[in-house]
Amino acid sequence: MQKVIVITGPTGVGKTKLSIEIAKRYNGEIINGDAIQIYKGMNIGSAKINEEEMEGIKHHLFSIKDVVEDYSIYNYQVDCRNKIKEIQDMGKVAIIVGGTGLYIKSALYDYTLDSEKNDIDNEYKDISTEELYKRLKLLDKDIQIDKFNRRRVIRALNYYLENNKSIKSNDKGNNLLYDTLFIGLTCNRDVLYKRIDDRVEMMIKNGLLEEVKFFYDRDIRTKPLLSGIGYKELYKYFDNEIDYDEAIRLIKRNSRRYAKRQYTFFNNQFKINWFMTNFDNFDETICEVCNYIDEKETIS
RNA sequence: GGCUUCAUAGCUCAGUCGGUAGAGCAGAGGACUGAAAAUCCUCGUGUCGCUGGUUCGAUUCCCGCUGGAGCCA
Repeated sequence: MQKVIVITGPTGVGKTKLSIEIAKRYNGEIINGDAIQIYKGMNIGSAKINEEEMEGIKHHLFSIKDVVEDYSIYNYQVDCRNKIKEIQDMGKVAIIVGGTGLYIKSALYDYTLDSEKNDIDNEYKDISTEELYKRLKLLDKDIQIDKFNRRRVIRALNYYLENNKSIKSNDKGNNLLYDTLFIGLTCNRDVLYKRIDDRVEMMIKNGLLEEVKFFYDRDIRTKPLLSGIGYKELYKYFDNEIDYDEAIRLIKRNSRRYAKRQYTFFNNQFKINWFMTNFDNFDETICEVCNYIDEKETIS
């Protein structure tokens, strides 16, 4: 059975670099596993790979949507699975690279998602979260859910109203559909944080402000721009809500917090084999990962 | 040199009319099925600058010392 290789890890560890080497060695093609890199024009801020860095390796699901188009986990699940099939049908290895744990999970595990969607923004606009939670509890008595997490409460309530059963009863999502190798790149926390800070400075040098301004000037305020790190903070800066230094500070801080949440998700949702990144000698890290892949290949 | 003032959590500071202390920021841990770079939950022991005195008891009051800031010479 053809393996799927997942390369993941917190933002800023060097997943992209590793993925190219792995793709070269194992006749692979790369599938994006990052929610923001789906969008066209969000390049610098999302640390998206460029043409030159691809070194001729085929990349999929990068820059496939306009920022004004709808895209979410359901679309990703469909797109990613299609790409895996396509790649495997050619006899090549599918390599998913990215840090959006839920996206990757939804594609590889038996998550069941319907094609319909709700406009959570406008529904229940004038109703408090507390009230919504009460309504949910009335229907779905045993549900355990963050009652202050409005987004989740609404989701659970809608699910019950539409399907007449608990959103939790739908949950399987724990069975892998593919023979998958989870490779995680990591490093010490303080080293990672330093790298994140430095990378933000680099993004600024490379024109992040201009990139964000392009969308801002067209008054585009869609989900990826208002939630993507590096974008939402600069929007606030352009709106004169915060000054420049504060915007940069927040980009760095939010990136750090994001990295921390990523660890939580990966560690609790996937069985990841972690590799300490050797930044002084990256070939060594590549070597370790390849040894691991080879080992797994011969066993199966 | 004289006077004033400050010294408490990684940072900025509160506070204790004397019973060994708490906010914000930073940070840490966790949850996770349609915005996931999202959303949400939980977490505060620190020689209260050092030394001595008064006191049953001092981070708090007093003497001195050290360091910073300011004013006067």
